Amino acid sequence: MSRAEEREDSDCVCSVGMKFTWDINDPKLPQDMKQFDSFQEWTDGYVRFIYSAEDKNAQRHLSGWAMRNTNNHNCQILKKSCLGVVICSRGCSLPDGSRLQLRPAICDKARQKQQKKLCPSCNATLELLPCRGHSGYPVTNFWRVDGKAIFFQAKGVHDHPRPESKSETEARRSSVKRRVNSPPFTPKRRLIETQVSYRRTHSSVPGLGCSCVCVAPQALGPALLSCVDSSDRISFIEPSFPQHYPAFQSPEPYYNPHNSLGDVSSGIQKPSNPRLYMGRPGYEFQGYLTSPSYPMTSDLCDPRVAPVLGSSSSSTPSSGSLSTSSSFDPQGKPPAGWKDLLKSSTPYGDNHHYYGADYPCRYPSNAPGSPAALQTIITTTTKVSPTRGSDTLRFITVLKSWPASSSYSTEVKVMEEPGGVIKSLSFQPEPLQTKTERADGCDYRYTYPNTYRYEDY
DNA sequence: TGCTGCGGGTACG
DNA sequence: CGTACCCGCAGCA
Repeated sequence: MSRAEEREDSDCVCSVGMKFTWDINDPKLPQDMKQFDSFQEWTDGYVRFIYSAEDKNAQRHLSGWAMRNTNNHNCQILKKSCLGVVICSRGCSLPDGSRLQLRPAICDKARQKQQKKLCPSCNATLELLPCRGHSGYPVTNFWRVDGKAIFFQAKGVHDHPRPESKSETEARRSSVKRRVNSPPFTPKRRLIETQVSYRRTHSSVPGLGCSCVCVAPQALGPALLSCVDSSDRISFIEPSFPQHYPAFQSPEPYYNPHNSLGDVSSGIQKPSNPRLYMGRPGYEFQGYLTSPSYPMTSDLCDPRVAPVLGSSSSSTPSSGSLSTSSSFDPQGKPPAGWKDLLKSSTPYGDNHHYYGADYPCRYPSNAPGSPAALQTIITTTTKVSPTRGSDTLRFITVLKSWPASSSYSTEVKVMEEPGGVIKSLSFQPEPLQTKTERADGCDYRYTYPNTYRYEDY
């Protein structure tokens, strides 16, 4: 291992997979891996990971996202594409303020049946919000086994809320079965609420998905699960988009095999979950953003970051049309439909208008009287320099604004793709918290290196 | 019953 | 040719 690689080892932002320049289609992939990424359940963005062939989750090609098999006529490479998320067509808020975000059934027939069901909260129809995060097409994941490693590559940025994780869906199913023979209310309720709070807090944590912050949930997850029957967990999850910002891995029982194996190194998960977000056009910019003088960890003090921040604050568009992200497609050739999406302020002429002007109707604010739940996403893509061939180094700036009533997350992502290091940086105002949220006693200062009050904006 | 992977096939650019 | 997507099938839980 070279000196440079050794140095990279200390960089918790960089995953093993991203240290190497490879593509899933390469005839020869990196060999003799001495180190593997720990499994990432919620990958997002153009990322690569290299898992150990022993990793059960990698072997199963698991993902938190609902990924279905896609035939790419290549038996070496398993390709999966994202199905999106099933939501209430009214976007109603559930009693606890969350929104229904079901995991689409993988099987086509099962999914059709699923969509015929009604929202458990308001009896409205359910709707499948498809994923269009990869140049208008669903995000795709590629899996390839090679030697002692399982190579994972993801293309696209999920442009929809997270569905339930697979284990959550399974747990709910078994729960529904069991409820037939058991009373509807159990004393577990309080613990359930505690866990929901946990999810709410941490699913809002922005993309410092690094490692340094992953100790707590791993310690916490099993502890919680030991007292909360996972099958009784709430079936609906995080209010809409704040879910995009979990730094933590879900404490799903299947999720962290390393822990149970006593893998010390996994206590601090190496890879981050670098994500970028491509906003669908049509947002009304609320103009909250400035360049805060947030502290940065050394890992995040990448000189490349600063200009991005500067540009982000100066790239405030005056209209609702934020179509500056047209070059997301690695090939630079979005399909015609996508071009239309970029031009249109109502990108989804069909029923996919959740991100359009009527978004607040679909996703009403959780707090009565608060501003409509407008989101703002600005994406700027700056071509800096080619890294190899036609690959380009891209700086992506993504800003999101949220009403004060919800978790406000702002992220600045720096992405080098497809061959390089991904760095991500994020900051957010102090999220709303309940007293139970940090009852685990974990110190999240490392999780929230940059805490801002909403007024600061 | 649903998940998963495979593979034949079509459509499109 | 690459990509997306549809379909059916088989194995499995």
